[in-house]
Amino acid sequence: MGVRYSWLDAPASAVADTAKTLLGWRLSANGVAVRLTEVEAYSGLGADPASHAHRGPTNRNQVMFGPAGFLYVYQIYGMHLCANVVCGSPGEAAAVLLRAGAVVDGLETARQRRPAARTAHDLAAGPAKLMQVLALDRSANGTSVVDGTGPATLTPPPDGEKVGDIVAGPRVGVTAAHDVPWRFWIAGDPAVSSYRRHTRRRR
DNA sequence: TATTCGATCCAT
DNA sequence: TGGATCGAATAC
Repeated sequence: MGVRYSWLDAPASAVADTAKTLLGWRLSANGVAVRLTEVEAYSGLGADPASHAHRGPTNRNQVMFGPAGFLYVYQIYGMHLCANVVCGSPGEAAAVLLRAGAVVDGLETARQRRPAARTAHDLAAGPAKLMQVLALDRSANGTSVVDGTGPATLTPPPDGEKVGDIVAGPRVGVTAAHDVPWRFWIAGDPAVSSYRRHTRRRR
C-alpha cells in the first residue's frame, strides 16, 4: 500500500542525490508539518566512516539495514534524538539525516513544543529540534514515513513550488570524513542549522 | 565489566 | 566555549 517514490529504490551509491531530492519535501507528524531545508547523506556498510552503519549491523542501527522509507531514530549526547530516512535496498544501510526544516503547518503547536526558539525559523533548525517540533520520540524508530502506518509522513513539495538552489558542504559534528561535502541545504533559507566544527571533549 | 565520547542544544 | 547526560561502542 501507500505511495512508491523513486528515491526509495535508488542504490546506496546515489544517497547524496537522494538527500538533495528530499529538500523541499514535507515531513508531518502530530499536528505539525515542516518543509525540509537541510539534510545529510550517509552511505552504507564500510563505505563511509562517518556512518553509524559502517562497522556493520548492531542493535542500534539495525533499521538502517532494512528497506527504504523507514525512520532510523537514535539518541545522541544522552538527551537528544535525531532521525534518518533509510534509503536503498535492504542491506545497503544508506540513510539521510533530517537536519532542519521550516514549519509550514501547526505553528502554534510548534512554538509550544519549543519555547527556547526565539524566531520562527529557529523552531526546527537542527536535527534534535526537528524531532521536538514534530513530537517524535524513539518509538518512531523503525516506522514507515511513506505508507501512513507510522507517526510521521513524508510527501513531495506542492505542485509548482520551487525548491531553490542547493548548496553543499561538510557534514556537521562528525569526527570522520570532514572532507566529504554531503550536507545539503537550500541556499539562503533561514531555517537551517548553524555549523560548528566538531569540538573534541576535554579530559 | 569499565571507560569513553558522540550525526546536539542552550546559556554564558 | 563549556556543561548537561546516558547509552552504544570500544577497550580491558
